[in-house]
Amino acid sequence: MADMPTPCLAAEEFQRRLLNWFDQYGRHDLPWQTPRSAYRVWVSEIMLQQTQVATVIPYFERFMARFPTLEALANAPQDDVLHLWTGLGYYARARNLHKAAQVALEDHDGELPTTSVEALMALPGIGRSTAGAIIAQSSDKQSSDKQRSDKQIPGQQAAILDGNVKRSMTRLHAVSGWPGKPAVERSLWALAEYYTPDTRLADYTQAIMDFGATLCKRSKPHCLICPFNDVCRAYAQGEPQRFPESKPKKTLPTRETIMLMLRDRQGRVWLERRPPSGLWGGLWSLPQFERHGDLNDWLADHVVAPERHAPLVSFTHTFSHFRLSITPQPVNCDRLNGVREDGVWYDVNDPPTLGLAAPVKSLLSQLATFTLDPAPGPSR
DNA sequence: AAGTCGGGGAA
DNA sequence: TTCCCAGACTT
Repeated sequence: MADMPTPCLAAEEFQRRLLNWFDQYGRHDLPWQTPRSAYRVWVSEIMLQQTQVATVIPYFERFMARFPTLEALANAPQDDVLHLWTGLGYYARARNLHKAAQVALEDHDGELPTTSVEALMALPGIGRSTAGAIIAQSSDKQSSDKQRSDKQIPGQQAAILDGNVKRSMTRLHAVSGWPGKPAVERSLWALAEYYTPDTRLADYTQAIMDFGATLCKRSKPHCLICPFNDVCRAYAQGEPQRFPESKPKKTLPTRETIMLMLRDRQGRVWLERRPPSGLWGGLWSLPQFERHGDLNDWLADHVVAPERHAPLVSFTHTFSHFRLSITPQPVNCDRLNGVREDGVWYDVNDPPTLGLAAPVKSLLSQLATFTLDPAPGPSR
């Protein structure tokens, strides 16, 4: 802990103030809190990585209805898992979650190894913070429960460092530098570890997240009613929202792609599976081409009697690190030339269970509106 | 240490 | 528009 900033309060006093605030103002009715189980906490934590609570809730409910247990998840086809992840993004989370469930079923008797942070981190998709969150939330029950769970390991301490904790800690201690930088992150971890208690661990963990999410917000923090405003160094400096420093910005490059909307006489659309890792890994997508020449070659090779229509209007899909300009190209045909195992005819009116990239899903749903036209492909 | 990996909510 | 969200993983 050599690089830990001077704490703004003694750990015990910090915990006392935070838990007192939590008992009165914390969130106690999130879907993964009742009923609480290691499996439900785990799934929620994975979904919540880089994703807002309000976005996650409907996905979480659907996921739990389809996969109520770790075993149900482990035994499901990957297409089913990605289907329920469609639109949530960061699909490696779903692939890793699925894989980790299978590992837990094989190696840990069908349960999450919540005995240690290290055991959890050995599973794909679980890093240090997510491991800490799972340990914390399955280590003891609600504060109101007087009797403790048998599985609780007394005195176990597991810290988290999510966006909420990073924001709170940088403000309370006026930590400069972007938290994504390893040196800054190290000092934030040190603070997080310092304040984390070994009693009421679940409540403390939920409390520090609720504090960041509802009081010490990114913009317009409620400093006047904050239980720490007497010791907060950012507040003392007068501009708490100046912390944390923002990520250095760089201009996003733009890539172009043509998406082939190949339809047969029944109005079905040809989809192909993406490679198992990388962008949109494991999802199904329209065939993509960088240039019209490549598209023409593909049609000549694989399609019997293609009828090209005018391209649809292009649109831009933005990723974290680049923009993708998409030009949809409708083509009608009788059938494919030969049998292909790497694709499927997607019936919009009877959609199969599989994962779709968001812009592909959007295009397919638009298609449904004029699927009965004898000569589809309105030009613009 | 920097890049990859989504999509959407909010200002 | 821009920022960033209960981050992890690869290079």
